[in-house]
Amino acid sequence: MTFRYIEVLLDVPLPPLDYVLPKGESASVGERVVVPLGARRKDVGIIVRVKDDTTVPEGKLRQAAKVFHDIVPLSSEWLSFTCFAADYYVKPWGEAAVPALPLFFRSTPKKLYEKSLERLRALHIKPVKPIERVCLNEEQQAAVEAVISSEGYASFLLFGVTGSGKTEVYLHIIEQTLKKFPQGQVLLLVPEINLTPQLEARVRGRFVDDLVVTMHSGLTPNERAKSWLAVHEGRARVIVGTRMAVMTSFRSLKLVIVDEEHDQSYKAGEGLRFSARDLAVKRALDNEAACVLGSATPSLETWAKAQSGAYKLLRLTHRAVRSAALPSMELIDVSHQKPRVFAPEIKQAIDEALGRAEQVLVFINRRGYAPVITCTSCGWVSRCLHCSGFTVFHKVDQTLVCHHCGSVYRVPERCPSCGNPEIVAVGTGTQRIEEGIEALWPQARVLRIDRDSVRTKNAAETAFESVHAGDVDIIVGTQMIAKGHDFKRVSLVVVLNADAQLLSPSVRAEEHLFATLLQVAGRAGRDKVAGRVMIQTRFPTHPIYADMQAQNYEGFAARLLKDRKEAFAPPYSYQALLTAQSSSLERTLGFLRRAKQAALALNVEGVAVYDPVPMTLMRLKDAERGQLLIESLRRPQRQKFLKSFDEVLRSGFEGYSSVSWAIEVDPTDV
DNA sequence: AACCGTGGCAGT
DNA sequence: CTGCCACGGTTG
Repeated sequence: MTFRYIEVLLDVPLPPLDYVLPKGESASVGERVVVPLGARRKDVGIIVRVKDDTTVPEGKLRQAAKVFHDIVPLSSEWLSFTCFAADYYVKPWGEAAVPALPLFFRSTPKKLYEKSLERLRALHIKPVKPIERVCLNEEQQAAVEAVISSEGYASFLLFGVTGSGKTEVYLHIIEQTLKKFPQGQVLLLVPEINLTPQLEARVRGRFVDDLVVTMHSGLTPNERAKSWLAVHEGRARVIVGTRMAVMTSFRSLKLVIVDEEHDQSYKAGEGLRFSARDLAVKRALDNEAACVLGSATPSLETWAKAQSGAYKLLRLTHRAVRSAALPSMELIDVSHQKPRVFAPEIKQAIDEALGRAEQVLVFINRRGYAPVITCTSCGWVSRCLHCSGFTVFHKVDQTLVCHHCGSVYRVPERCPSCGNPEIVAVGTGTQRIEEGIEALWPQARVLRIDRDSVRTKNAAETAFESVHAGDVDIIVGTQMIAKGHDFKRVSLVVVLNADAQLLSPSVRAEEHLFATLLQVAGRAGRDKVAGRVMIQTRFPTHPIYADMQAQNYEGFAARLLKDRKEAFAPPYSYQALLTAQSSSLERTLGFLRRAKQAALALNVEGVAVYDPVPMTLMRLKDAERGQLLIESLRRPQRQKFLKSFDEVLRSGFEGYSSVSWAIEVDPTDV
């Protein structure tokens, strides 16, 4: 039996729109369709309902152009999942669902469409060498056992110190799951593309007989369509991907793993501003699948859930390699010393490590030569013309670079303000450290790894390979060197300038610093050589360092959670942020004041609305930005409020049409 | 979001 | 009178 009308999701801020089905054409929910929109658009949409009546007046209705019957319809699980995500993050369903499809499946078909589709299905598997690197220790075994023996939905926190072999646990769980469910699929989420090549190779090597695909922004549109289709049709058993992978359509999802679940990159910054970690849990729930969140430094949200029992806690307390112990952590107090690159103790430790032909890793979370240059006479500082930040001095190419918008400026010969020829670089970045090291240890082979030195994925791989091969003695780098790398010969890790993050105004600064420091510390002593970590600081008595030295995440988390509870802050409250921008700060803040009025007028109980404030980085790419914080002790109340608030905002405020805005749910940077 | 029509006012 | 753009309304 065929129906006359269909409801179609489109990538526009509107609810599903009604169309007439052409005579004789059949259509099912979950199929894609080409429909006319407005005067000249022809868009691909998704059918979410077929029906025999419509409330849309005759004159308004238009006919669908073509229904695709080329692939299996999108499942009701996928449709209700995208609907949930849209509601949760306060976006129209269409804007959440349609962009989640690869471009190939949401653009109007070109000539030779059928042929292209055929080619997408012809996914050839590159032969790989099977990997056998491994027995599990007792803790690992217990963790695998707990996950595998669970039935239906269950969430786990795999809380394992750095180097404890979390990946090996994942691989065993995946293996068992694929065995248990011959048609089942596994989703493995990873933070960044950087990490994917190594992990990808490891996963492929372990599951040579099953199709393993990847999903991340580095793929070409064609590759993305291939991976997506293989997962959608159930041919791929394992999908390794970044946050976008959580939106994929699965045939039979049986296991979800989120590696480094605390990582910031799981949060999408534009479009549907979702947390892939949170949606991963939801997908596991919907599919009655197991969900494993792994981290050495879990997010406070996840830790609180593990404490309450909502997630089952699985611990890995020691390092997997038998000879490897956790590194010792030393604080080097430089509060009474004159500023210099390395404190004497650190210099000596580097000497010793080099003497033993071991590798040294120097971590400083700031690229460039110096974060700012200044005039010695009048105090002028280098600023970006388009943002409210300083420009960073890059000595390598003699430029001033804005790290927010990418603008590049020439270094002035004299002060633009007073004409004084004496301009100096203030502060320290990776390039300056590299220079300092080359002066102190001219015989050592130094490699700098940051976004400037390794721009492409390939360059990054080459750089890390040379570290593994032992072609490098000292590595200087940013966050890039902290994540996941298994550096077997690194014995000493030096952390410079950790204090900078401690002084940051962000509520999460401490949490992030702890995670970063433990992660970078975890690069030391992973194999046969003993590990030593030295942190240079001017605030050695800060409580974060006591927990850090003891490698006491649990104590640290307990302290922070207590503070959060007393302050009614997340995870004990639920927040949302209205962000706005325009060409004038006054107009932006005027809009937000108006929005606050409207918010209060909604009169939703138990929802607090703060005052509008300029954002920390007030101007970005010539846009003047501000924000309004919303907070509630109960999630349903926040959601109820946001739904009405969004409606009011969409109807617009008179005189503020040039202000653009967005709602961010569960913001992490307030 | 993208597109249309409207109305105001600077301009060869 | 034309041309540009800011603004508001609509999309089925």
